[in-house]
Amino acid sequence: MAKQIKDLSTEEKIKEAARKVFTSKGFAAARTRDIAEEAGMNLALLNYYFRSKEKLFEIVMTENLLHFISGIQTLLYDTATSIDEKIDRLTNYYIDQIIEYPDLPLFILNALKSNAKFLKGKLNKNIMLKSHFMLQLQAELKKNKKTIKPLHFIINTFSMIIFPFVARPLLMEVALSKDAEFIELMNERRKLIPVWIKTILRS
Amino acid sequence: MAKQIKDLSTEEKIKEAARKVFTSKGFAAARTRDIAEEAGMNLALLNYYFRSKEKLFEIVMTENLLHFISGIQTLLYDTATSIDEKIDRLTNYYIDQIIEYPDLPLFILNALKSNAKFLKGKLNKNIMLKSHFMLQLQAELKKNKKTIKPLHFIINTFSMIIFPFVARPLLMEVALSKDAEFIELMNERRKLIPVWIKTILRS
DNA sequence: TTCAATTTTAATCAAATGATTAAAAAATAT
DNA sequence: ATATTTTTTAATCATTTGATTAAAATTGAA
Repeated sequence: MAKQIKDLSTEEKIKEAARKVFTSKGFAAARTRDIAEEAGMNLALLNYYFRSKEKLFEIVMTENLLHFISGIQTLLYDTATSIDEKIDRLTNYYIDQIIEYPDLPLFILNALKSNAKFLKGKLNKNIMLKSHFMLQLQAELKKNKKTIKPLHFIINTFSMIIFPFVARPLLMEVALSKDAEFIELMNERRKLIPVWIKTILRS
Repeated sequence: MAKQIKDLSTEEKIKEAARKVFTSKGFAAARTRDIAEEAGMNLALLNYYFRSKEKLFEIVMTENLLHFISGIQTLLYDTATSIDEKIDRLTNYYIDQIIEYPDLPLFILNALKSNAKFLKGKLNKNIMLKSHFMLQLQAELKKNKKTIKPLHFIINTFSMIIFPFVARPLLMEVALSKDAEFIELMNERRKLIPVWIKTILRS
């Protein structure tokens, strides 16, 4: 049926436009008219397909978050890769992802801060704690006679990967002058972060 | 003159209310009525003392940012402290600061992302690069025959300190269950982060 | 084709919101 | 004390913005 195809297409156009506008401006600053214009659609269609700005946001937000999380899941639950390989892959995968979707990290952090309600149950509390990576971390720490909680190293990895991107405007203001410098720095970190993480894990 | 005293007091009340509301909700979601109510003042006073919501935001934002930066400046430019001592102090100072003003980091990151215009000239490009800490870092790296840019280690330090706080809602969702656990984790990091930084600097 | 259902549009609504105004109140100076 | 200036208030404005509606256009079925 052409109907279904068109449905999906129109809905999807609005959703994509919403994703773009919400992600770059945040919920409050995004106007439904911005989204309609971005999608090249009549404003009323937004309320026809999605009930309200809130509903649309929840859908986009949930999809963004699940996309972000599923990347982690795939990498951290792979029983075929070593701990070192996981660290390498995680670093490169997330640097790639953030370069492709630079507004996503700050958007997710903001949305989670102000909108934790509708996400209840969407995220699995054990996604980190029950992962294969966590088991490998625990084994590694035990081998090195360290009593530090493995979660710290997961936090460190994500911190070193993500933070420089969300702090990019500050970095540009206080330490860098050209965009190319920033990108160069982040590409250096692809190799450096894994080395650092492995070092603090074992030294 | 009583006039000056009262001026400052009223202005300051509005500014404090604005700081609170802007910092917790962000610029777009903050309504001038929220700020007036928070300050216990008539809405019109906001436009009487400050010309507009934007102007008020710029003032609050600038003050927040300078407060944040001046903390760094004091610590990083102290020629009397060793590099290790600087790392210790920086870590503890910023963990203290963020526990006291938990909304500030995300607020600053957001504001810098969307509003870089009015800040031009307010931040010194060389605040990081010309600091005593940077000299000490360079010396330390040279001593250890490392060719990594010292800026990486500054980024790592701030990443490991600040990121877990801005990612707190995500952490609570995927790995922790009680606020106390989070605080415990962050307090463990007071000692851990300096050890990690010193390790990757020298190993 | 013809009819019914679905989708799209233009116009409009109602509430929210930043801002202004004119008058009242308070403070200060003479 | 009186007059002048400054500060505060209540009421109101104008615009923005999320949402609705009724009609038009399009699509699919009979």
